[in-house]
Amino acid sequence: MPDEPATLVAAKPLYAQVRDQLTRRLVSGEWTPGMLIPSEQELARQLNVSQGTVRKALDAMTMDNLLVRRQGRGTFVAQPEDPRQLFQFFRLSSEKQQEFPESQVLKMTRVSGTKDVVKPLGLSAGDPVIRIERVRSMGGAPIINEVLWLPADRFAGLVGMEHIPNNIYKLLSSKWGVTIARADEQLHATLASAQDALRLSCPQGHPLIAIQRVAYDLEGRPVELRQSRCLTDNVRYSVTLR
Amino acid sequence: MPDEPATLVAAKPLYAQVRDQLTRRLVSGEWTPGMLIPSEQELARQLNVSQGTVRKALDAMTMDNLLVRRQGRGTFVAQPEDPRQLFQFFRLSSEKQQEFPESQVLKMTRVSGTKDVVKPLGLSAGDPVIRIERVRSMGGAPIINEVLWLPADRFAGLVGMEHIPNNIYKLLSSKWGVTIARADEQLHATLASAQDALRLSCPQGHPLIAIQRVAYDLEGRPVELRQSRCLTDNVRYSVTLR
DNA sequence: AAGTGGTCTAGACCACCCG
DNA sequence: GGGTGGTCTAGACCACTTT
Repeated sequence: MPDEPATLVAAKPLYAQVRDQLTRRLVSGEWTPGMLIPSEQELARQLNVSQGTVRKALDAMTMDNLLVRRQGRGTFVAQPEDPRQLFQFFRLSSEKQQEFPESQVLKMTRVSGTKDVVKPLGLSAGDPVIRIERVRSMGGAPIINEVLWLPADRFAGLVGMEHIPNNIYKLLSSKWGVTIARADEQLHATLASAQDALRLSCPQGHPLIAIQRVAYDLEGRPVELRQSRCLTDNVRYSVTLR
Repeated sequence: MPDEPATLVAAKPLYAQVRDQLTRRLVSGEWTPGMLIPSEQELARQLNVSQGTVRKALDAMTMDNLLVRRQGRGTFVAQPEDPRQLFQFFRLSSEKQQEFPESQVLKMTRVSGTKDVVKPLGLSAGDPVIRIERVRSMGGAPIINEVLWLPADRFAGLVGMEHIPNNIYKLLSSKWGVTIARADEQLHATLASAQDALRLSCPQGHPLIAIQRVAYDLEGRPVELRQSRCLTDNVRYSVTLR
C-alpha cells in the first residue's frame, strides 16, 4: 500500500487509506458479519504498513461500530443483531426495559419516486423506489405507524418477498450486503390522524412524535427514507448528547 | 506519575490515569476555557511518561469535546461559546439555520427538592435546589417553555443574580468552573396546557414535544434536571445516530 | 505454549503556524 | 527557524484466550 500518494494532492494519511481499504472489504462482502478478520500482524503484512497503522485504522472502524475487538481472540465484523448494534437506530424504550418491536407489513409496492422521496435518497425524479407501510408493536401494543422508502435498484427481489423480518437493516445486510452506518433523524410533535388512530388504537387527535429519518450506508450514500408516527404514552425517545 | 499501580488492583492504563489527571486540572480551574495548555512534550516531562501516552490522553479528551487541538499552534481548552460546542446540547433547528435562542427568566427560587427532582440529581429528599422557569425564543417567537433545577449547594450566589444569560452552561462554567460533559434526554409528545398556550402563544391542546434532560459534569455527577415543552411547528429536534 | 489485541516507549519525519 | 501537533514506524512487554 505505501506507494506514492494516489493523486499527489489530497493524499490521505496512510491509516485513513487502510481504513477505506478495509471498509471496502466489508462493502464488497469479502468480510461478512460475525466473521473473524485477519490479525493486525497479518493485515500489516498484506498491506505493507506497520502494525501501528493497521491498529489505528481498526480502532477507527471499531469506534464506528463496524468491528468488534476482543483481546486474546481477534477482531470480528460487527453483527446487526448484536444487542450493542440493535438499539443504535431504535431509540424508543420504556422505563423498564429495552425491547425490539415486532413489525407487521401492511403494504409493499414498487412505485415511481416523487420529489419529496427522491431528493433525500439522492435519486432522480421518477426513479423506482420500494414503499413499505408497516405498524410496529411493543409488548403486543401498536406504537409506531410508519412508511419507508428504499431505492428499488439497490434491492432487487425485495418487493415480493413473502416475509419481511422485524429488523429491516439486518435484512439489507444479510441479503444485499448493505450496512447502515448512520442515520439523521428530525422530530416534531403532531396529532394522530384518522389512519394513525386506527392503526395505533388511539383517539384521533392524540399527540404523537413524528420522526423523519434518512439512513446512510458505509460509503455515506442514502439508503432509506422513513417517516414514523409514534405513540409515546408508555415509551420515550431516548438519546445521549455528548 | 508512573509509580506502582495505585491500588494494586484495578490499575487503570497509564493514559487513562493521565487523562484523569489532566481532567482534574479542568475541574480545579487550573485550566480555563480558551486557555493554551502545555505542549505534549512538556506534559510528558511533567508527568514522567512518554509523549505517545500524553497524546493518547489528549486525543481522548479532544474526542470528549474538552480540548481543541490545532496543528502548529497547540492544544486549547474548549469554550462553551464555541459554535462547535454551542449546539452540542441544543438540538432544535429550523430548515435554514442553526440559531441559539434568547431566554427570558420568569421565576428563580430556592426551594426544597421534592422526590421527583432530587432523585435524578442524586440528592436527598429536602435538599435545597434552585428552580428556574423560563421561556426561550427563536427569531422573536417563543418556542420553549421550560423549568430547570440545579443543586443549590453547588451554585451559591446564583439565586439573586440580576441577569441570567441565554446560555446557562456557559455561566456554570465561567462562574463555578462546572463543565457539562453529557446530557441524557427523553422525549415524548404531549398537548399544550393553558400555561404553555399563554407562554408559547399557541392554542391550548396544540401538540408539543416534552423533553426531560439530566445533564452531567466532567466527573459524571448530575448537575441539572430540565423539563422543556417545545413548539415544533417551525423547528425540528435533530440528532444523528451512529 | 502460542497467538491475539492492549499498552507503552522512543525516535523519525511531515504539515502547519508564528515571529 | 523553531515550536507545535499529526503521522508512521519498530520493538517491547502485558493481559487474555485457546490449544
